[in-house]
Amino acid sequence: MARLRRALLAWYRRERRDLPWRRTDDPYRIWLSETMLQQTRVDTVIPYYERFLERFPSVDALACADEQDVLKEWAGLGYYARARNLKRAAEQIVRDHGSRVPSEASALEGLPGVGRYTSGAVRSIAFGEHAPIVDGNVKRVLARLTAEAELGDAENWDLAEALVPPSRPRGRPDQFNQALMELGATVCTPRSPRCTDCPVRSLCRAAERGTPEAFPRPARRASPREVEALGAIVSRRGRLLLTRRPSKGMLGGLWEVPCVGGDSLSGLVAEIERRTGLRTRDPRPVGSVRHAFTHRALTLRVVSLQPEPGRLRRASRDAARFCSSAEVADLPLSVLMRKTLALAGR
DNA sequence: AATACGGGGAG
DNA sequence: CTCCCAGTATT
Repeated sequence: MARLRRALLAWYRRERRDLPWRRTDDPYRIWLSETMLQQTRVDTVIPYYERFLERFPSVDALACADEQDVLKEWAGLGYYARARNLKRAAEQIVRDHGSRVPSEASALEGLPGVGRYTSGAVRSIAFGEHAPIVDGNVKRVLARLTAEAELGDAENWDLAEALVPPSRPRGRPDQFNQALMELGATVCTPRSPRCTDCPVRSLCRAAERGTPEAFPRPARRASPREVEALGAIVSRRGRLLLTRRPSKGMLGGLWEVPCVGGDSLSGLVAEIERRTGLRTRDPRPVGSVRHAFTHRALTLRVVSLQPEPGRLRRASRDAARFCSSAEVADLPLSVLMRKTLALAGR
């Protein structure tokens, strides 16, 4: 175990990538990076991380922000509950922890969107505490080191706990945890691991057997279900009708052209009237958009509709409005909706 | 224990 | 195309 720590730390000191969140010790920035990195690759995160911090440089700035503005910075990154939780957590930190990101596991895990992984990452990386972390990379590295096809959650966490060094300044749990993940991300990859470059190859049971890729046993997942939806381009004097999705559920809080599941035009027209009070007519086909979600494959058929004269219901302004192109650019939109607007020539 | 929740990059 | 990523919340 001491050999593993030493070899991994030496390798990490040499080979680690220069990433923005490795140039700071600000717990807020570490926390933000860990949240953005949940189920999201490093290269995808970097530009979002930089822009987000420019806009919301501190816990206080985030706590004071408008949720729509936070979602706007998050738009395109996915898993939007992360952004809504981050904003709520910032408010909680201001209220309950004097605007300082807490370092106790119980306080961290009491924040929305912070689970065992993020808690451990913030505690070890930002505060130098002896806290284990288990993410997808760590699971894979541990499965290979032990040549166990299937380690349970408890076993993974126990192993990670046993490996992580004591807290700073005696040990470097921050460097060690990042090294474990870095190894999984750059060397001990899911397919075609580069064992010849691995600093702990001599300690790896899977490499010894010559079949590192067999660990862990690949999980079989259901293929995405095909779903259909119908959306409407409704414009008036160059302004486009957009509606806001409910804050719970998929793409929560983001804006979209009015949509219904299924393929019913009358259903779409009824939905628009229900949401906005607006009657529409004269449907014309615009085209269709394909978009793949993790467990759905969506085909969105798009039609244009002409609005009859009349105002939007005033009460619905937060949930539906006619937007100029400048206003559209200022709203949080999913990638699906960007594709849809591109199709409609917006 | 299973499932929902985005998007994108690698092979 | 398939796989899966610095996971969390909900059921």
